Amino acid sequence: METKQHPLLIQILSRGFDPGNEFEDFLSFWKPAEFKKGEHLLRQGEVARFTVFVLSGCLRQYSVNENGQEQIIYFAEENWFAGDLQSMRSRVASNLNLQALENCSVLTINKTNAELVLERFPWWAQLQLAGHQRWMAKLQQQVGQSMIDSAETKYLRLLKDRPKLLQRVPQYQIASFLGISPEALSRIRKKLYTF
Amino acid sequence: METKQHPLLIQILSRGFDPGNEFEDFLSFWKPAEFKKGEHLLRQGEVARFTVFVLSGCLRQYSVNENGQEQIIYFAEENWFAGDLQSMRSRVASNLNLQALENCSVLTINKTNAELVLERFPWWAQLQLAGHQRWMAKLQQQVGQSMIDSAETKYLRLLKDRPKLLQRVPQYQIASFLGISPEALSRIRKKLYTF
DNA sequence: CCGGTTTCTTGATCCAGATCAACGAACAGC
DNA sequence: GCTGTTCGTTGATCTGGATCAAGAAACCGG
Repeated sequence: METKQHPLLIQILSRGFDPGNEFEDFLSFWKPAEFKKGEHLLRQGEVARFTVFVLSGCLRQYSVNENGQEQIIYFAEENWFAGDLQSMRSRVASNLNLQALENCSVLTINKTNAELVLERFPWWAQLQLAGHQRWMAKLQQQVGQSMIDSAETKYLRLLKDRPKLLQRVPQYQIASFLGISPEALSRIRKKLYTF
Repeated sequence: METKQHPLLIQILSRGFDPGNEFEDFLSFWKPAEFKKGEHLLRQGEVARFTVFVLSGCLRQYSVNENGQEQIIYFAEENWFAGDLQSMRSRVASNLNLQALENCSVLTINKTNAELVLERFPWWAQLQLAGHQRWMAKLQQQVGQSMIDSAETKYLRLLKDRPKLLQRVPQYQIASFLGISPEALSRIRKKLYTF
């Protein structure tokens, strides 16, 4: 892959940070990996051994509560990061599952290298910090919205925010992500598309 | 206040980081401030000018959606940090409100100083990073639980996690935090305490 | 191209919790 | 200590969405 247009570099630049000529060096800390549809990158109870940057494919992150109900927390598509940083960093058991929904090609980075790049590349530490802040803000918003908004509102918001996601992920998984039943989602769509 | 037992120092140590003899220097970047019950530290639409560490009192962070409904997102009691880092850092309008629920005594830090201490005190940068990771994990869990769990389950969890909070905050605010109506909360408590 | 599995739709029923309304209880300010 | 206001309880009613059940469609692998 031509370094100049590597997806990870594009992502870094688009967030307003510039690795200058260090990108190739930086990239050497990441290891490519492939996962087949259905494979797990991480299971609840394990310690996360790496986090990933998605080159192609789609992952779902979900957890299973005491009653055995699955709850999808988010979908990572191309150019998203995914994993359990907390678990990887502190070597504690994760309570997340990370599964490939399609055949996936990713870059992985382990604990050692993650710590090295943080020290070695200040622009990366900055990007990480900014990314966390953005993500925390988004999560907080989501907490509020998930409690207040109706199922329909949540669906419409998702449709607006991530229209492509709805094309590639089965409907019952979208329902789980929205925190509603598949039947409810089916009815919402029927209602929306018949008027 | 005797530096050795400053609440902020205690908090830092309890998270496994050691400022050594730098704490006094570090502390000089924070400015004490007082807020009266009901006062706002930050309003939706403003750019956050500082973030805070709570010495005494209790704050609520909430947002108001398009329909004018208030949603409490969290309560910051003693030894909690609060504020909108994203807004402060990027100088963008916040969509959070931060209000004193009691007379509060806090330490504030502004953008400039926040950036300085990050550069100057590596242990602080580490603590910040770890804190963010922990907080993101907690928020993700909360997103999942808020969608799946019944009102009663959520109340019991809060009762277990933050028993003292329920003593000091009016019930209708707890209800808002849990995403249920005050009436519903009243009924849940009645049911729990009559059996 | 066929039989099996997985996903989506539709209908019927049920219930947690919202909403509306009205009344006690606690509390703050004078 | 009285009085207005904010807060909590209780009752009655309504509804969004869950759950259960059973077809219909789509999507395989051989």
